[in-house]
Amino acid sequence: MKLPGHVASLVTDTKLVEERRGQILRAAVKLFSDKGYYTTTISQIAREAGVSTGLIYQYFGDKDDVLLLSLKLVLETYEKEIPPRLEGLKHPVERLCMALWAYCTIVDGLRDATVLAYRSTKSLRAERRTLVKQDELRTNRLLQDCLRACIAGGYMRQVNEYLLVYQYVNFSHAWALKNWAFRARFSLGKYVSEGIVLLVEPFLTPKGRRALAGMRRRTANFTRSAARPNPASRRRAA
Amino acid sequence: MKLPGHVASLVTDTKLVEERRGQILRAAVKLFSDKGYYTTTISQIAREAGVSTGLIYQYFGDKDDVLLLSLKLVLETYEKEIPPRLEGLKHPVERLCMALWAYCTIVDGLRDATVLAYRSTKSLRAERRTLVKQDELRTNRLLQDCLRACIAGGYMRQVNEYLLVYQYVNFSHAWALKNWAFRARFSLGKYVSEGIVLLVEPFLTPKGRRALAGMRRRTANFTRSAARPNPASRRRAA
Amino acid sequence: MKLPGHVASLVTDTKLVEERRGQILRAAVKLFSDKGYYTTTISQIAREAGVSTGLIYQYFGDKDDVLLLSLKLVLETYEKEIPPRLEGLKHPVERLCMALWAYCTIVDGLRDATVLAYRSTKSLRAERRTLVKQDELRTNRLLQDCLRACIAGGYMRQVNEYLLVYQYVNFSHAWALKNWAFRARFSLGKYVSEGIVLLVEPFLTPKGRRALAGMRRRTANFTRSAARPNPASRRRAA
Amino acid sequence: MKLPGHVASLVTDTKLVEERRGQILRAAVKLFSDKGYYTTTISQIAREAGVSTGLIYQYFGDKDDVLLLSLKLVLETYEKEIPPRLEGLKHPVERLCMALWAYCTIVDGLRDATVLAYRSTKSLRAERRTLVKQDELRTNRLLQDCLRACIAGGYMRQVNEYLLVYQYVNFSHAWALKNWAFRARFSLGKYVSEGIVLLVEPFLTPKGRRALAGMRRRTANFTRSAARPNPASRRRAA
DNA sequence: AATGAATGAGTGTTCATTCAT
DNA sequence: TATGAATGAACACTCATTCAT
Repeated sequence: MKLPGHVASLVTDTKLVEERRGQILRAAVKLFSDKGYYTTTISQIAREAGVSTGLIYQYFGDKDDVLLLSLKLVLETYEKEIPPRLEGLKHPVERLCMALWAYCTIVDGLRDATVLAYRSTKSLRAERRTLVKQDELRTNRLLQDCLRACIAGGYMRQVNEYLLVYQYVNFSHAWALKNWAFRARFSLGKYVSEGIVLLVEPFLTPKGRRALAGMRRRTANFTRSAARPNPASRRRAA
Repeated sequence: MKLPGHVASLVTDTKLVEERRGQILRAAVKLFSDKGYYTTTISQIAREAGVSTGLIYQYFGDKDDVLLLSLKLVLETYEKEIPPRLEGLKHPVERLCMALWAYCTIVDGLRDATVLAYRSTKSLRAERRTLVKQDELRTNRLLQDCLRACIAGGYMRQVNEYLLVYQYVNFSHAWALKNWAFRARFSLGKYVSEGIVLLVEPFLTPKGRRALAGMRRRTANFTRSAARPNPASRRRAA
Repeated sequence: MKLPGHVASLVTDTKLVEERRGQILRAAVKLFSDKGYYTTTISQIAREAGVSTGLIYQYFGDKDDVLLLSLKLVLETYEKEIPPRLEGLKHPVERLCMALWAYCTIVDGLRDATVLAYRSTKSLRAERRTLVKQDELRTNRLLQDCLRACIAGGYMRQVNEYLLVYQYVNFSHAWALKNWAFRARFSLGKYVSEGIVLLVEPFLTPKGRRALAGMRRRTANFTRSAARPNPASRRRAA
Repeated sequence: MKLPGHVASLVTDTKLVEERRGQILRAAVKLFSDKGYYTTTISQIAREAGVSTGLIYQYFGDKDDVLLLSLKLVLETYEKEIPPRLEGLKHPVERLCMALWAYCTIVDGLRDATVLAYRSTKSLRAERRTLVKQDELRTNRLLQDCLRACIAGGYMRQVNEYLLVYQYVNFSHAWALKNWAFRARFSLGKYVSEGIVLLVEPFLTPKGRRALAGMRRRTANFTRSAARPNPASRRRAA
């Protein structure tokens, strides 16, 4: 019987299982992202992964399994890659901004895969959809913690945390989903810095604003690039 | 030959064409929304619409056509239903808030169809995807006009209009996309009023804030319900 | 849902359904008989029947359905063709012998299909196997009635009817199953007449034996042919 | 090249070959009997036998080989187990009855395997089918010898030996093939004793009948149980 | 204009068989 | 000898599309 979240493999050697699954999933994520779940065939995945079709069924129960694990791979990337990017950062405002920047960067690296997650979650059987949603919620929590620390530290006024976190998440995802529209107008750095202007700055207390200003002076990347392109905000920053 | 945006029909009687297409598209939107594009078959659509499979091919070139027009149907609903809801409203702040409320209401009525639009746009052939994106942009413009009027009237400070409009759009869509998460925490009214707190209020000038306060006093629905949960705004409203 | 014994068709026109199913089943019986169930492919059946593979699935749920109805077709042939062969015959002994002769004749005409029934019943899902067994029992009853009449009329002594009927059935089937061995030694007529010597004659009362003798004098076919080829029995008959 | 009847093994150590083949064939007979040839996979056989799939191909040429030898294993069981059961018995009538009883007993122990032999012989390639038939004929000869001895000794009148032997064989096989029907009505012992009433007794000479009666008096098993259920024969026996 | 029977290319999946270790 | 991972041909089944009526 298939247990949700646990996908059985017919192969016993653990090391090999890990390797082959990775190999196949990388191919699957790529193809699913490019062409969608239903228009990607198992034999295309096999070709892309450099294995035979039969082999895929030694490592995955069925095509649905491949999708499930592909989505989990993407969602776990979010979850795993944000924390290291926050390491060493102490100031809550800085951590929040960096978390947003990190999230967007990761999305940028997985643009197609992010779109895939939006498109294809519903293609899973209901029971497995839940698993994917849980992964998503865990990522949200990372941002939520940053936001809370800002409020608790008095850097940000009281807001509807829950909803604001979702704005951050959507903002990050939007870089992938609406990339066709944004690409022409923003660099990723500018996109994020403008996002901070809209979704972080307004809720900062004076103390919080000072922290953000300090940060902008020190960092050359996303916070600064935000200052330039838009003349209005450049003046404000001065 | 198939022209983008123009889907040929083999039937000439214009009235009938309109009627039959509507009949088929309603069925298609329902089924596509429920089960997705690829898992819905032409014969299911035919059954749902009460016609034969052959007939569908007299009004649509192929299955892709049915999807294209289904998506257009949904996106045009957004575009058509917002303006009447703004009719009679003069004040820019009021119009902006109402536009957001209207958009969310419409999304709420077309929840599954909105998810469909997210999932399935990529299933279209590239050329036709563009058509759908244009429809989306036209809807965005409605919101953008409201936002601009606020800024032009001095009710809102300078912001990155373009990006803020996208926040409004995403916010509205999120009601459908993340409904599984929001449903348990917000009524639609509360969702919108909290959205105004996060995405409109922070950018208002004092003059704009006065307008919003007045509006909240007068209207019983979404703006008011917003006032309660957050203690800060409750005090302001008093 | 699939009801046992009733196999749904997607096609509504009753006349056509009958015709197409017959066409496909004739091909299926032939191929299944020749090569067995598992080694016959749907596309071979389609080719043999002169239709496309897809069409088969408009008239049968799956390959198993085709087998079920193939077997029923064969078993129903037994059931339907024996009674007309008994029509007009009054004497119980005559009816019994004729029933055996009829059964063997029919088996001879469906030799491969009879083998099929033996081989493939177990390939059916358990639930459907029962249906096939019921068909078999109905045929047995035809023989049983003949046997009973013989006993009731005092033409045959008391015997274990139930088991003797099975000897008759097995004897008839054996003509198909062991045809590779019998073919070289017996004509069908001789096979049956010898069968009567072994499985009918010994249980007849003197009155019954007189009836059989009369019959042998009158009929040129199976009863007589029995008498000739074997010199020993010819003498006995004299 | 594959020689009929001789199945090559890649392994040379004769002792080991014997052992491994036995191990694999026991697993194969079990699974083939349960689920049939085509629905049993090599890897199931390997698992059941506790070996790897690769190993099977070191002792058998292909899956067909495994079937051939499985069938031979079953048929040889018949051939080998009957003679020891006749040992020490001198009287021809007794030997005949005992052979029938032995055959049925063996069939009873190999019920599923007997069904397998019926179902699957045709799954073999034609040349190999012949081999299996020869095995069958050798078993028949055992019964035929018993029958001949009865006739030669004047215990049985002239009959069509060849055909009567086939009745005996079919009767024995039927215990497996129609077990679903017989199980509810007969014990094995009763089945055999009734079989003797139908297929042996009628052909006995007075001298033969006396022998049978004596036997019935002496033996507690199958011959006696036959005497009871049918009142007519009970009286005769007295 | 409308039907729905017919088509057949295309897909997921299985499994006998091979072969490097 | 023995293993079991890897292969890929083959098959059941689906469904968009066509077309005779």
